[in-house]
Amino acid sequence: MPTTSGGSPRRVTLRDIAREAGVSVTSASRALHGVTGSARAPSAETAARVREAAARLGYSRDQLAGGLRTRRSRLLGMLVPRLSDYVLATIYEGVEEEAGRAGYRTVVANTHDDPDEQRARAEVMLDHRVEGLIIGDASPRGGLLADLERRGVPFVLVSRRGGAFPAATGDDLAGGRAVAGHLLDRGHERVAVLAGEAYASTGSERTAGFLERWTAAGRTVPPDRVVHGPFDAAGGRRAMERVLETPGPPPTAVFVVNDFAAIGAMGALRDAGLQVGRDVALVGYNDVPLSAELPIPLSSVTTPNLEMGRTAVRLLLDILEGGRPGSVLLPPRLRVRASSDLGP
Amino acid sequence: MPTTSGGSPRRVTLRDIAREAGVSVTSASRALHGVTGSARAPSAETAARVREAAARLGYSRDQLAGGLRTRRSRLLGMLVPRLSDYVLATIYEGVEEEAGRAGYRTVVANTHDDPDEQRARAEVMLDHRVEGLIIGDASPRGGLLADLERRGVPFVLVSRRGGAFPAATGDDLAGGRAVAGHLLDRGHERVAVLAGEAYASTGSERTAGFLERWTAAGRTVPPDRVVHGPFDAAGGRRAMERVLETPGPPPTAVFVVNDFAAIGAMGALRDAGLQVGRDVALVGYNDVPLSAELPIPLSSVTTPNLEMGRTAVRLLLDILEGGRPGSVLLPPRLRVRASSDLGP
DNA sequence: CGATCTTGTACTATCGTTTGTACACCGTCG
DNA sequence: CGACGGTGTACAAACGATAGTACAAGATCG
Repeated sequence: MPTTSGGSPRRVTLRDIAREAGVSVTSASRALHGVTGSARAPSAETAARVREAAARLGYSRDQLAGGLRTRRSRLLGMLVPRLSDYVLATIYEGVEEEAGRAGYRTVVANTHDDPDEQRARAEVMLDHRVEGLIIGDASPRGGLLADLERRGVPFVLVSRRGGAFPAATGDDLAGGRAVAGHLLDRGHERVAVLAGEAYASTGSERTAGFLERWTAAGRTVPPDRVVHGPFDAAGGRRAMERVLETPGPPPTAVFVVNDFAAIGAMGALRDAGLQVGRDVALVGYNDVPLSAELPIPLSSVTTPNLEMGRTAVRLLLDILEGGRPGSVLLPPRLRVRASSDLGP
Repeated sequence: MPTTSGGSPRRVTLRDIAREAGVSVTSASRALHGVTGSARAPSAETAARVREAAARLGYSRDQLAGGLRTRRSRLLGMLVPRLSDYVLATIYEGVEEEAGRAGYRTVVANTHDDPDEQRARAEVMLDHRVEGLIIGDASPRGGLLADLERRGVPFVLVSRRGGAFPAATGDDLAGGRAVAGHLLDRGHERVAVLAGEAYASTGSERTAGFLERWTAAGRTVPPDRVVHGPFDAAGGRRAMERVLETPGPPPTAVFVVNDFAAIGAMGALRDAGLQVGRDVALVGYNDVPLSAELPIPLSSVTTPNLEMGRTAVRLLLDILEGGRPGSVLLPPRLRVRASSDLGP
């Protein structure tokens, strides 16, 4: 549009364009949006005149003022542990995209997995009258979810699940099982699991799925070889170091529930004189784009992050329309690369 | 607060708490916020009664309605190429943090470096009456910035700079020079630069700084060894492959203007039988947490991302208060690690 | 040709909050 | 003891948009 008025600070309002077009504010409003069922629609001629005036003056609807009257903010809020986490950022991209398609805007906030921050951020979003929340940092701690439910706030979970709340997640149990199957295939017996933060269902379910399949095959994992820690490179390195300090020969295979942590683990293994892909098999999770491009490409489990975000929005919109959707589990897919394509 | 009313969909309004406290809506408003200069303030007793009622009913101010009257949305908008880029996500964390400290909320949108998306996203934000914009995807294409300036929209740039607009960026020229200095120190002569996207000032200034220092030392870089491409692992791999296809012996040192691209380049070098840190020196940029934890720790230039975001907000707030701040260049810092701690 | 219907327009109230101003009440002082 | 200043409160009008409804003009029918 080649429009735009002068550089005045005041925005063009519906009243301005009504005056310009020589009609009432009502008609202007109905000409531009309106047509709400029983409402009298303006004539085609009037509508055209209004639209022309709107274009000439560079009108744009004040979302806030309209929302006040209609009681619809068309805003969705999302809570994430931190946006600098690639996986959550990608999920948010899916959220933004799908919400936009449905005419909604989104806001997002970092909570750093801190229950107080979660609560505070959610409260701020509700003060802004978001119509629903997408929770990407669900955790058993804090009790926020139960509170939201009691207050009747529409929300869905994404990435992590918890309780019986509707959630859009990857099938982390299945992913864990697939990794176990792959390592059993290659004949490994001594394995370690870097299990992530205990409060996140992602890590714990990937671990549970792995252990389930592993023990079903008659093998065991010593408790000191299932280590928890942060989902980042430094956390993975430390967890790996702790495993290497345990008594007995080192594992021949390691499952890390997060790719960044897996990369940190690579460093620790190298420092211990073990070469990934030759002395030890390594499998990560999430298949971030980086993993395939590493000098030693990392085996990983692809999670459909964008689709997870889109699905979460669809679930939430369903709830907003009065539905009671169930959870959605999206299938993961193991990609075997050089880091684990070997036997013990 | 142990408050919260029932699970009714309607929120508690100022009118409710006024009725509850037995005062007018005016007094309720003034008791809770008010004290605006000449305004008559309610008595301490009334104020206490109102506050008590508000707490009991679980009142929270409707930001939108209030903003409508006061003409202040207390909202800042930020445009980024994509939030799944670690660097921009971290900058946004700084933005969110500093804005929150000043009582502002933020919204963010992905533009994928597409001029049409940039414009559309900015327009949506302005419809939501953001008070100012933080542009993290500035580029000479599209002319959005000039338009915004003409329309009197307050904005600042971050991460990338452009034109004479106020910006909070790292000193990319200095960073590039530092890398060149380091590689000159180690005695390298055959060097390549993976320069990132041509439209981003970050990459082009890092490259320019590097070449400036390099040529000042009497050395040259053949044009076909300065290669542009995306700032991610796959882009870095492809760019590196193109360099390796050029005639002549391979470079003994490579400067990549982005860490993720540098990791992709590592893969390409390995495939070509060159070991980083032994056969070839590699230096990245941004010093993402991963870089120090890689099996071969990557030399990189630390950029103060959080601080960049915070600074951008401070500049914008300054503008909103009528100031005309200049740009801020934050100092980078080279961290030499195993990937480049060697001579040719 | 008058009554009814259709169609298009404008008036008015409203969303929840803030703010200018009118007003009532108190004590104080001349 | 009446006028006056100060103080606290409530009324009413906004902010910009929308929805219900009243009303006027033209079209249609018996």
